[in-house]
Formats: sequence, C-alpha cells, structure tokens
Amino acid sequence: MQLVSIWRIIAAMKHALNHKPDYEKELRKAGVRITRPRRIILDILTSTEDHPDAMKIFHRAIEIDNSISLSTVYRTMNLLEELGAIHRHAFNGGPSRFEQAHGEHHDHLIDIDTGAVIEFKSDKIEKLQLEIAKSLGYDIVHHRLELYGRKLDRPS
Amino acid sequence: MQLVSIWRIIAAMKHALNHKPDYEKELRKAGVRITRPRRIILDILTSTEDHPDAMKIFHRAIEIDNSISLSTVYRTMNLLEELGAIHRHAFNGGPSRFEQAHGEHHDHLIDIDTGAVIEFKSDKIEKLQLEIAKSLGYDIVHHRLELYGRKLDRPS
DNA sequence: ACACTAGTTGCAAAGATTCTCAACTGGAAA
DNA sequence: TTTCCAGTTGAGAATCTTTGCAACTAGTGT
Repeated sequence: MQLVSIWRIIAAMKHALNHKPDYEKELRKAGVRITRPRRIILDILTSTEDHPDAMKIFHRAIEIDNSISLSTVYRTMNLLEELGAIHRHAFNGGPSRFEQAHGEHHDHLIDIDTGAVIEFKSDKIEKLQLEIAKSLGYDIVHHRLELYGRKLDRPS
Repeated sequence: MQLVSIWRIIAAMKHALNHKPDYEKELRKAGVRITRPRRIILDILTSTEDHPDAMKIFHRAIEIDNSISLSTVYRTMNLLEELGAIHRHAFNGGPSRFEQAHGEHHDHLIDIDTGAVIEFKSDKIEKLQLEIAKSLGYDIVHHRLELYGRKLDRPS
C-alpha cells in the first residue's frame, strides 16, 4: 500500500462525512426521499465539473449501479430542477444539459457558436430583478437569466 | 352578392396591406425567406390568442395547406425563437407552447402557484446585460430572463 | 421572363423525454 | 425491529422533437 492512497482515503472520508449528508439533509427537509438511484445521481452531479446531459448522467450512473433506468434519471432531473438544486440548459435544439446549483447563484452566457457555457454573476441585476418583482407584487423564488452571444473578436 | 361580404373583403385587404407585410418585411430584413409554410404558420401565430403547442399549430396549418409537415412547424418555431419573434414556454414536462412576441422585447415573471405568465421589460437590466457580455468578450444575440415568483399578498 | 443557388421542405428514421403500471422501498409509526 | 403505505423505480410503450437527404423554391442577378 502506498502512502498516496492513504490521503485519497482520507479525502474520501472527508467528502463522505461533510459534503454528502449536507444536501441529502436539505433534500429530506424538503420532503424528498433519498433513494439509492437518487443518491448516485446526486453524487455524479456533485463531483462533476462539466454540464452533462441525461444520457451522460445515465451512463455514469450504470457504472455504479447497472439497474438504474434512464427514466429515473429524467425524473430525478425534473425533481431537482423544481427544487432549484440544479439548473437546466437547453442549447440549440440539443438535449438538455444539467449543472448542480452552487451555493452561490450565477447566471449564464452561452456561446451560440460553440455551445460553451460561461458563468457570471451580477448583484446589480439581481437587485433590479427583486425591485421589478416587488413592483409587480411578487416575491422571487428563483430565476433564470441566459445570455446567448457570440465572441466579439472571432475571425470572420 | 351581399353587402356584408364587401366589408369582409375590405377588412381582409386592410389586413393584407397593413399587418402581414409588416412582420414579413422584418423577417426578410433578418435574412429569412418567406416561404408558403412559414407564411401560414406566421398567420396562425398572429391571429391566435392562446399559446398553442407544435401539434396544435400543425393541425391548424394543414387545414390551410395539407402538404405542410410537422417537421417544418418545429423548424419554424426554432427559427422564430432564435430571432426573438416568438417565446417558448415549457410548462411542467408537457410539450413546448409558443406565443408571438410583441414588437417590443419583454421578459417573463412566472407565478409558480398558478402558472400565470406576466410580461415586463427593463431597460436597465438590458443595459447591464450588454455591459456584462462585453466585459466577457461577447456580443449578445438574444437572451432569456425568467423570474419565478409567488404573490406577496396571497392569503396563506 | 429565365436561370441559378443557397436555403427550405416533406418524409421517414432517429433521438430525446415523458408516461403507464406492477413491483419495490424509504422512513414513519408502533 | 417489524409493519405499513405513499412515493419511487425499471421496463417498455407512447409522445415529442430533431435530423439526413433528395426534391423543391424564394429571391437574386441577367
């Protein structure tokens, strides 16, 4: 056994002890049952850096538990989206892609040529949104702001 | 021939002379070819009050020209959405429903209890969006801002 | 009016997403 | 721990949406 693996194990334990229960507790509080498929899907979403679509999530999931079905992936994504735990990006007719909602909310700028998703955040805009909603007699539960753009300096 | 039909014809002419060419010219300016299927679909969208889905639009279209295909309806909806000429509402897993965009661009506040859609517009936000995109090196082609909220004064 | 070509169309097939339903299970209550 | 049942799941059918391709056509230029 090599030393490096010890640190790996410690990191995994930290992860298991701190991170996972965090959002599972959150979800239970919201009345969501933590089932085996859901736990696996949540882990995938938590540990990924990219914005996978349902099929990609499904493939990663069946490597952990090959009994999970694609329907369940879709159902779980819809559930988590409604709860605000993930965001859905529908790009250019292609399949929806998902991303875990970080503690901090952020908005998206989508490159319509490449599909790249850039995250950004603007307190000014958030504040304006609150003002507008209030003036319409509403309280904002969540929002979605997507800018679709094209690189300024790209070679024609 | 009855008198009433004369007024019908005049109304139709007014419509043909004023309304239709309006947005057709707009679209042509944007480099969109006005084909027979597109003209029919545009007419349907213009003259409807509800938010039909693709299948409903298709059925109305084939009553006018039964050679139109469902694919073309979908393609046209995607095209018009990209141009900002219509808005797509994906409600609760069901099929997408469409609505003609008024001349002015507007954003949406969606009541998460009733599903009601309220339109609004804020130059300040639009301006901020442009600034943000520019600072990220992008030019905005279009955007989508949706606030999901709940009435402030609703009885608990 | 005619020819030309890039953009569109219809169709059928593929791909993405939701639905139906009988079997299963998380977690509350005893 | 065991029971119990509302909520969840897997499988596949159904529905919704996009795509590939050969035929067609709007709009430009002659």
